[in-house]
Amino acid sequence: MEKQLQRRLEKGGWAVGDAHDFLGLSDEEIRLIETKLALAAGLRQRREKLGLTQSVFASRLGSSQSRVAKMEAADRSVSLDLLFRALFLLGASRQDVARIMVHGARRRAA
Amino acid sequence: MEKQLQRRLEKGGWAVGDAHDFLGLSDEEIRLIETKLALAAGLRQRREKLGLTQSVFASRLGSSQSRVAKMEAADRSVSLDLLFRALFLLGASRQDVARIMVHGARRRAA
DNA sequence: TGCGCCTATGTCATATCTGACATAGAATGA
DNA sequence: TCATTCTATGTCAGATATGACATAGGCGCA
Repeated sequence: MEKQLQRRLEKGGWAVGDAHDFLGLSDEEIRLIETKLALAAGLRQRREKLGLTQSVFASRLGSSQSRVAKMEAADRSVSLDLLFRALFLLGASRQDVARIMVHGARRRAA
Repeated sequence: MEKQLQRRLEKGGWAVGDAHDFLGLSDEEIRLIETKLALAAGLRQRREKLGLTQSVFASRLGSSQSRVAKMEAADRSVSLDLLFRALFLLGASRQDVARIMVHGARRRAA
């Protein structure tokens, strides 16, 4: 898990140069990052299941394709607020989002 | 539920003048606001259970008493990121936060 | 009454996020 | 090969959130 997490973190632009820095993150920081990664994966899964392109979804969200890409990459420039709004816009309930933030994209919609 | 929600929204400074405006909110907006209200209530409950004052907790969070007050009031100026970080700092797990965001402060910690 | 202690609310400079744009990469089909 | 479609990444001006501060309100206690 940690290896994969670290790779995804680096890809997302997080300041996680090596294992030392990685381990330097506090528990809260790690929990927050894991939460965002789970939501990002859930967002992508939901969008794809609905057959929407990033561009189409972006216009519905009142945003841009590039930002949707960053959302799904859990880029450090995207907030939880934006991820939540995006998921809600795709029809997710609070329960759905709660499940996603715990289990990521593994679990299917209820 | 809606009456109480509206009162709390107005208190929090949300632009919810009357029932018409209230009903004018989109589903996504309502879900986001409800989520924040639930997290705010859960945060207060957790902090009080730990016997911390807003000031003490604020310093641990690297923030200020006034911002903690706004968090617990679900003020429109507080982000989900801040609420999540605060809950994580109080020892909540992702599962805990997921429960809180769905059930508010009703349910006790696991 | 006055005095601590805790919480609420308003303001503001600064930090961070956001949408938009440009551009590049990847994949598909002709 | 070229064109088309979709996605990824970098940048930036403008929007929003943030910590800090001041100050007010509430509540218990002497």
